[in-house]
Amino acid sequence: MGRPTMEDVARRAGVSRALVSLVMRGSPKVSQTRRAAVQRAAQELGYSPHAMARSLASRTSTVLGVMVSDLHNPFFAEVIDGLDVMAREQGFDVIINTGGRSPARERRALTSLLSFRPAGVVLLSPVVPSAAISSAAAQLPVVLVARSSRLSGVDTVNDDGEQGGALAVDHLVSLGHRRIAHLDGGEGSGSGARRRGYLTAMAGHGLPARIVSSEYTDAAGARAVRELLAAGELPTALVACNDLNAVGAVSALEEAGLRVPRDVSVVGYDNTALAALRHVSLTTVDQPRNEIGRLAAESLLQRVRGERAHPARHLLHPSLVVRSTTAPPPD
Amino acid sequence: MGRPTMEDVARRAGVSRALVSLVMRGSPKVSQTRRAAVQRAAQELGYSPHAMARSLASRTSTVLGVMVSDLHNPFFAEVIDGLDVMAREQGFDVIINTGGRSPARERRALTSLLSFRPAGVVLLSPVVPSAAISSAAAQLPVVLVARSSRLSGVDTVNDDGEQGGALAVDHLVSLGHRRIAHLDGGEGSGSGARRRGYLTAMAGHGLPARIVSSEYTDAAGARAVRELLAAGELPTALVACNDLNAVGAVSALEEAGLRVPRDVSVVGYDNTALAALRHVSLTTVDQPRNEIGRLAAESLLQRVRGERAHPARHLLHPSLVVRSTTAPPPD
DNA sequence: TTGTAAGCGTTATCAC
DNA sequence: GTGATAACGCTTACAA
Repeated sequence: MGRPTMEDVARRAGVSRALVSLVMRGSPKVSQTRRAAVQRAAQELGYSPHAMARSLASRTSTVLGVMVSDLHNPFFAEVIDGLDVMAREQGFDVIINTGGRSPARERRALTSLLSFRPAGVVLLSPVVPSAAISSAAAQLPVVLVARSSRLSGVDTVNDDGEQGGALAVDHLVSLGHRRIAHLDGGEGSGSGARRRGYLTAMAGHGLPARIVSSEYTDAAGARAVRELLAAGELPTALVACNDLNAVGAVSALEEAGLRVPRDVSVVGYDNTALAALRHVSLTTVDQPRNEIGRLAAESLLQRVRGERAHPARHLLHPSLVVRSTTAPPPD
Repeated sequence: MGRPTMEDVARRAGVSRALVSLVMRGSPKVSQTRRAAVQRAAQELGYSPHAMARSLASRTSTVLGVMVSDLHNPFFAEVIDGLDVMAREQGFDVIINTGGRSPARERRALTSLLSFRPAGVVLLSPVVPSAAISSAAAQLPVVLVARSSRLSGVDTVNDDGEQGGALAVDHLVSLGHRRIAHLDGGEGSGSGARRRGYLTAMAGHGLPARIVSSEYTDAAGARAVRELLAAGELPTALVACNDLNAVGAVSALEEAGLRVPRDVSVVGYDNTALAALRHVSLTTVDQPRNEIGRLAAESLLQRVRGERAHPARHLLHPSLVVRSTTAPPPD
């Protein structure tokens, strides 16, 4: 006993399958009586349309596929929020997949997503090789978030990391800091832009740059600070590659008996929920995550509807959120 | 220019559609030569099977649907990790959906998931009314995670909150604490069990219970501590309803000039990544999240395969993770 | 306004 | 092994 089908509804309402189809899609050219009869029959049977059969028959899809490289990163949750709302507003369903940060699993996830023949897909910070992306783009509209690309078939939505890095530096300089180091994100996605922003801004202020190699984790942030301490080169301010790194840096500083922000100021990046905790209260650079999601959905839908053929390259403006980890330098 | 179909592959490989179908499904009764030819043709065309057509024709589904009430909660990310791995091992694809913590959106998300006619669904901490769940359960196997239910058609997987609450109390008592308060999670899912565990354990030790009503947020934890302070009733230890609440409590204590754990000990619940941060280093109760996910997938697959008809009720054992926020009471 | 019939891309059942 | 042919549940001309 499978779920009820359109045929069942038609029989019960005493009409043809085609008419039920019209009613289900809210067509205006159905008489009130028939419409009511069909709706009642559907109700009684607990019928709801079979999305796959529908898409197969209509050769169209109202599904947007989303592949997230890492479900653990709350950054993506907010991007998806924006994306989901926008997609639903436009009548599209969203299905999500995850690649678990591994290229191999991500590849499988992408294949799996494509097997549903969605109208388009958005890839959140994918780590698959570029070739996999371009082969997907040959089949359907693709939007890349938090990863740049020069592929002509692909739209991209990114935060302007250069501007964000500069924002952090400018803030510290305006507080009076002159010795400002950058805890670098290394291979991490987007870290290059943040570093460039830091370098450019430092140069612009005529200040000497100091880059400490690090990573996107709190342990790495703490390690970087200890290195600085050991070398006796502690600056008065730190621009961390992200919030996690910044929090690690703060705790290493405090363990060394220094006070933040009295002795050293620290700026994070991302404005995650972590930064907002009263216990942390981190000054940080905020990315418009919701907006990123909305823009990704919008871009994708434009492509899906064939409203645009040339690639769109969105670069969003970050903003600074000042909390309690920055202050003028000592003396 | 539609995506390539099985027909295209067949033509290019010079074989029939049926043969391509066999190859795609890895049937053993295909000659090596033909198999290779088909695979090459598929490769060249960038062909991958159409999941919906397949499922429609075979009257079966290899898709597991997952509805997450809140994508922002990292707890679910780990549950999904376990679930995803297990499902893929068994040859099932996983598609995820989110309800954004709102019953209305969640309802739509559930309907949307069901429209794909998945083999089964797992609902992660759903907030939809019980009726919606039972009507879904009438159509396909349903597993509930982090929400209990007496519905006969659904399996449940939960952490034993009573045991967890007791674990926290026992730990504090063994350190010598006698005045231990509970910061209650109120309406939050699972908070009832945690509270009962606290109450039972306190009674077991012959200690007076003290419950402070609170919520699953850091602001609520801080507020609860301030109330305790204002009433002049600060105990020597706090059992918080979750990690976020605990962190809020810690910061309020520190703002009041008290030291954790020297003056007051605090225990969280969930062992989120937040608790593990060196800057936080919270003693907390850990739930086996991965295991929860695996079990959910396993339960669902048993139902899908018709291996079991009666409902399964899994209750997993939490464990205590001791970090730096607990110590013997002063004096 | 309603019904008929021909697909959509795949699997499944048989003969060959 | 291989190849027709009939489903699967639905949409969509086209007819009525």
